[in-house]
Amino acid sequence: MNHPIRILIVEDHHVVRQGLAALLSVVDGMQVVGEAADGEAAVAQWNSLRPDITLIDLRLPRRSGVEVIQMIRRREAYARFIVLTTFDGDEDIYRALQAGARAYLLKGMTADVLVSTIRQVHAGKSCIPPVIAQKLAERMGAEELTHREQDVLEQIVRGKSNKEIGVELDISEATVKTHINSLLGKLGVSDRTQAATAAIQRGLVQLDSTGDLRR
Amino acid sequence: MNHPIRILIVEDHHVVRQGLAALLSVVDGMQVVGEAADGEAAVAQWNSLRPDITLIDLRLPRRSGVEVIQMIRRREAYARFIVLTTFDGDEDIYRALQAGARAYLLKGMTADVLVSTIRQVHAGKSCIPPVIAQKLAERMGAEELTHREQDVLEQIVRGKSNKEIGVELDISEATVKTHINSLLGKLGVSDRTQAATAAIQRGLVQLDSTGDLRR
DNA sequence: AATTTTCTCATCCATTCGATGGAGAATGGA
DNA sequence: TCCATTCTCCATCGAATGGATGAGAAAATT
Repeated sequence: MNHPIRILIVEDHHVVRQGLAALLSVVDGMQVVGEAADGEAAVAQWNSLRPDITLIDLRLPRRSGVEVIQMIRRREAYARFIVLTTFDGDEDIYRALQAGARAYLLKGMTADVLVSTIRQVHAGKSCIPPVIAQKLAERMGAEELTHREQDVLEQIVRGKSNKEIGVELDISEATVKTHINSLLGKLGVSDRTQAATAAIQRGLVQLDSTGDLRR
Repeated sequence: MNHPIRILIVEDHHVVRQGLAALLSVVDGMQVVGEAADGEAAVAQWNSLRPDITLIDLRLPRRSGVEVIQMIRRREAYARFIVLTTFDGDEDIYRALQAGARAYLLKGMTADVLVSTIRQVHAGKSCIPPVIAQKLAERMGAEELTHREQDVLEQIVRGKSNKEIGVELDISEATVKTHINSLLGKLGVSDRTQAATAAIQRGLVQLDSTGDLRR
């Protein structure tokens, strides 16, 4: 055997971090060389460690997983990332893959799936589970929301009326309606309530436990 | 030291299970005596192992964590459960506490919090983090939804109109409106869209990645 | 310079929604 | 047993609200 595969783990949940480390520690040819609990630390760690593979969660404090992947890969295109997430309806996974992540894994996976995925990615391959590939294909046909439509959508999720949205964004109620009309079309739904749930489901907006929105 | 605290881990994510086991394996006076990956297995395991403490996730296949706690505690009231969850906006945690769970932990906690919580619960105490205690207090004032209101709420989240809901539940549109009116009051919101997001946020309904609903 | 995309607005129509009052059945306590 | 509470159900009303359409500036892309 040659050099072991050097792995960096980026994950904010202690327990999950421990779990990954524990799983990988018993595998021949793999070595966990570092861990990071937030986005900032992840970039710093990567720069000093130069791991072969980075296992990275997308929901991170201080700097999202997507940002981390983008930042690093812009400079070092050979960097290999494997995305780890709990949710499979998350818009961010598409952004992550677009940013150059090579594989995507749900946290519910088995140890051997994890190991074989790491091996494959290290060998230069990509590894997208069929469920995700499916959704990715579906998403291709979908048009992207414009910035303004996104703004309006967030207000809808907040439960605001058109009038209130107008005040909030400082545009006329009529304009709000126009944006809604087009975003309904793009999302493939027929009213604001469906738009709200669809937005949450697809991860277009994320609700915080406090009731605030993110992104 | 006396006997070690015998612990059962109930969690469907392999990685998290490994993590918990790894964290606890290095702690003196604690011993992981078993693991289960779904609700059914959990009950079976508990019956044969009779652990002192059960660490349990609420989102489980085959049988929810709440159900497991209820089933076991109905017969053996001394059983001690510590709930483990990722989300803090989940309605189920209240049900779990009501079913007799003694403590609640986020998966992002540190190892020492986990250990000290286990010790406290084993000593007969309860251990509810302030964040949760706060929400629990808020929730106290809130009235529970009736069965029918819950039905209607789910349809709302699905994006159905009042007319459609009427057809679906086989009641008149007028009745649907009545239920909506009272559930809006109970949820403390003023329209259906707010009701939908509030429902998702508080875990009153759960959206599957497929777009289907659970519960 | 020309074309496409995005943001903005006005107007029209009516559907859809939420509010209110109230009746019969069921549940449960006194 | 009777009263009280709760739940489910329905009719009607009023109008606010939302969604569809057409169309003109501004910005960006070619």
